[in-house]
Amino acid sequence: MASQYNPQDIEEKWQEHWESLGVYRAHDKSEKPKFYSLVMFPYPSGDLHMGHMRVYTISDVISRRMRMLGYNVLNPMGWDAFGLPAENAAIKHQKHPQNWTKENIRFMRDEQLKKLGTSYDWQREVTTCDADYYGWTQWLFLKFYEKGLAVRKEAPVNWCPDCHTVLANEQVVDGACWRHMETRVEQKKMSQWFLRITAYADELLDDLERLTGWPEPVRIMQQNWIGKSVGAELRFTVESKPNVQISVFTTRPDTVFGVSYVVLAPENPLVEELTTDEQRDAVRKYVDEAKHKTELDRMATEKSKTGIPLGTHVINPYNGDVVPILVADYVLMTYGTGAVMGVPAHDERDFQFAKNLNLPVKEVISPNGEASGELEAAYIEPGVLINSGEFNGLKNEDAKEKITEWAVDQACGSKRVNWRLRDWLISRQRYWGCPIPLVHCDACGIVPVKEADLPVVLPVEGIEITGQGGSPLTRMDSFLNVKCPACGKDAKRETDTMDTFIDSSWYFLRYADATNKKEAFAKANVDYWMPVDQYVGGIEHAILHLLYSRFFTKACRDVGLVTCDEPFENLLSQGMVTKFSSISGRIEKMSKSRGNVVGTTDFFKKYGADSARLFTLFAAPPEQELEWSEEGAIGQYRFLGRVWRIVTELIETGAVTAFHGEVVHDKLDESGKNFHKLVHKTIKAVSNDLERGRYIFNTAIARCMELVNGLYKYAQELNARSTNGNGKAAKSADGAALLAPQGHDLSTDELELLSFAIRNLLLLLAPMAPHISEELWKQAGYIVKDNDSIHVTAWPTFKEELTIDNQIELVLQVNGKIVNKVPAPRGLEKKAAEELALADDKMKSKIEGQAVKKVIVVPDKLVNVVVAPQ
RNA sequence: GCUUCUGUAGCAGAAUCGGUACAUGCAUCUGUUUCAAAAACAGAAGUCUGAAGGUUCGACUCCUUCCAGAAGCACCA
Repeated sequence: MASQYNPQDIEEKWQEHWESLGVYRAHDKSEKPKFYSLVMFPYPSGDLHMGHMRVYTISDVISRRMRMLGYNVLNPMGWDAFGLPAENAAIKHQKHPQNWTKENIRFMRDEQLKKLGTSYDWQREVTTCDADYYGWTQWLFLKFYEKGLAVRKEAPVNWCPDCHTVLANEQVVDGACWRHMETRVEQKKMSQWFLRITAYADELLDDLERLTGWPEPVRIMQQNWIGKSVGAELRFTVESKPNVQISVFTTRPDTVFGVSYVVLAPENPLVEELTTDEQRDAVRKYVDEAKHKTELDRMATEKSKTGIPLGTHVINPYNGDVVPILVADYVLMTYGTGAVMGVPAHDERDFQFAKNLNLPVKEVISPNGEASGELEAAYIEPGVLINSGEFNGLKNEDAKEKITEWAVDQACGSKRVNWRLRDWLISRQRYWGCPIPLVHCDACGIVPVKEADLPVVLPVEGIEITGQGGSPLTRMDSFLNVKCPACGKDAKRETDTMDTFIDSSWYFLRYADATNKKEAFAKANVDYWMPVDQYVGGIEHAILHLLYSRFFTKACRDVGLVTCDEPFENLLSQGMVTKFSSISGRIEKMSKSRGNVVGTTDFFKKYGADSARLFTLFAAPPEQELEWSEEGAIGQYRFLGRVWRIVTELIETGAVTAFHGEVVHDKLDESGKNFHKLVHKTIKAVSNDLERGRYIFNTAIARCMELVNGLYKYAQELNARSTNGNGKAAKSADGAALLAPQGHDLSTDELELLSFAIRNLLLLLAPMAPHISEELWKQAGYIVKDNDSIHVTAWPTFKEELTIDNQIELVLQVNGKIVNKVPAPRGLEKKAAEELALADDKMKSKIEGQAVKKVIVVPDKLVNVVVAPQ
């Protein structure tokens, strides 16, 4: 009797074998076409759960299949190893961040990712907290610095009191820290390092259109994030101080005749200057209150917009109107010019504000060219200009252009494009990050560290991490004190480290040449592998990581390091894994804090990695959410058990052997022919489902299940026949009933068919369930040389003619309603199909006494007879 | 508030172009096997596609409105 399916007996054995053979190594030179398969590398937090495994499984299946299709596949893995959790863990467990990180990496690599059966080229493993990686991060920073892309600016920054550090705008979510949703971000003014991502704003926006292999929502999110708005900057002269002007940015210059006030942001320096003595106290009080409001509070006031007049006025250069200046906190200092013109008639916010403060509303755009009298709400639709002097009668879209031109002529304004995207603030007052390779010298100012002196090593010994009082680097003299690279005098190192998003903005380039000691990467290698052909990762990185990586790639291109414009050709955003949480009583994302995690170790021991992989792929399409279910996962274990049983029994009875030839279709009997066709149909369907960019794993697996069901049926049919039709199944040596027929009872053609079916079934399953398919591949006798493996065997092909049925079921409809289904030969001509339909008895009775108005024939599908009563 | 996505058997999910509504798994039921149960094997049942309109010979599929759920954005001038 064949053995039971026991994944523990086979999985680790094969994992070690593949590693020793180097099956998954990528080659920097090859005759084969290249395929760069990338999955977002993890932060080594310590323990992956089944929810995390989904993304690695998806990416692994893609890699394995492309390898079988004959591609030279690069499928690397590494660790996004700098970051705050390591410091927090250090404080909590009295462990150095480095040790904590390294231990986590070891566990996640050896006990989790490897045991999942992944096919990574571990020789290219990259760890961002290793000096041989971050030294090159520093080198890239210096290249950007030389190009003027890294700059130091005094800027109001977002400060998280919990992290004790500055955050990028991208890391502020609803006015709170992205790591501490309960912690409000404070505004501070500090001198900080920025990367000038805005220099690439146009290109980052325009190239989104070329990224057709990306999910539409991700492209839209990036587009919104970049936020290009085209308009004009207009200057209003202050009535009482003719040498002072207020600049406003507007996307609606066409409404300038409707301006009834101008508003400054509370932080705008002009506020103090333009406030009259009578208004001073009230204005100061208001500004003071606004400063203490967080952005959250400011948003909460959305419904009741507040503001205070400064007491001074500006002159509208277009019509000479004298309108008041106000300060209001709905205007942001950080966008545009920190001042706006108020046009209540044609802007919803301005309308609310004007109603609140009893300011006049002046209509200048009208749908039909006539004034509408009192407006109930702001009119923001297109229309024709009224009350606008020489511009009256123009369509407002045309007026935008004309009015801006007028401003240019009169030297009171210009065309302007504004971006929502800001420069990327990268300074972090943290220890566990990549040191910024610069030196502050009293004589020379800021001096870059010499290339030869890189890396600036992050000290590991003698560091005390308390989480208090900023980075420990600021208290470490041996790190701090350095000679100026320019003049040689005493100087101080920069103690800020870089945002960890920098580490992950170029790791995909390093993979192309991961062990290079002389360069960040050889250009030839990067040009060979880039761009990434298929990137897989979570939707949570739709903006930050992907935008930064795109920026880095373009900047590297301009430094001359790479050739490609875009790093990721195709992107798959997998959905999250959810499970019922007894804490919240709801189905939620799998996470430790929600208490709904399923660990990998226990599951792998009980059911094996192949079952975990299969369930993950099967339960939902990759982009959709997936609810983890123990029963469902066991179902996959059961399926693999069925595969194991039938294949091992067929081998045992001698019905299946290694077979490399083709089956002679015409020599098979009816059920043999049908089964042979099923094999070809399955190859076609699975190939189609796993096609580049389609990746519909759930249906691919369903097809394999169908094939296995068909195999059971066919095997038992043969078995019943071989026992002379007495209905009693053959018994194996230990007396258990066998499903499989005895090999000596079968014809050569039937033996070949069974062998052919098994060969293809295993090949189709190989990318998804790599261990069991390799084991059975071996048992069937396909592994002859030690370095044979199903995973380097060519993906199967099919014969198109064997995927087509000659007999089809023709559907007969009357007025679109089904009346009968009749068998018909494939390829029947329209005329013949029509005749067949009209001759059918059920059809006849349905259309009796009615006039046939039209007959619609869909070849090989249906005939629809349209009738009407006479 | 705005934008996008999703809604198909008890559950998850199939259904390339508009052309037979449901492949596959879970759960359920029946039978075989068993002293019995489990497992295994064999078989069965189930819906009219969130709602209402429209286009069409024909709509899960396209259009409109509404309902429900999820995600993103949210004073960006």
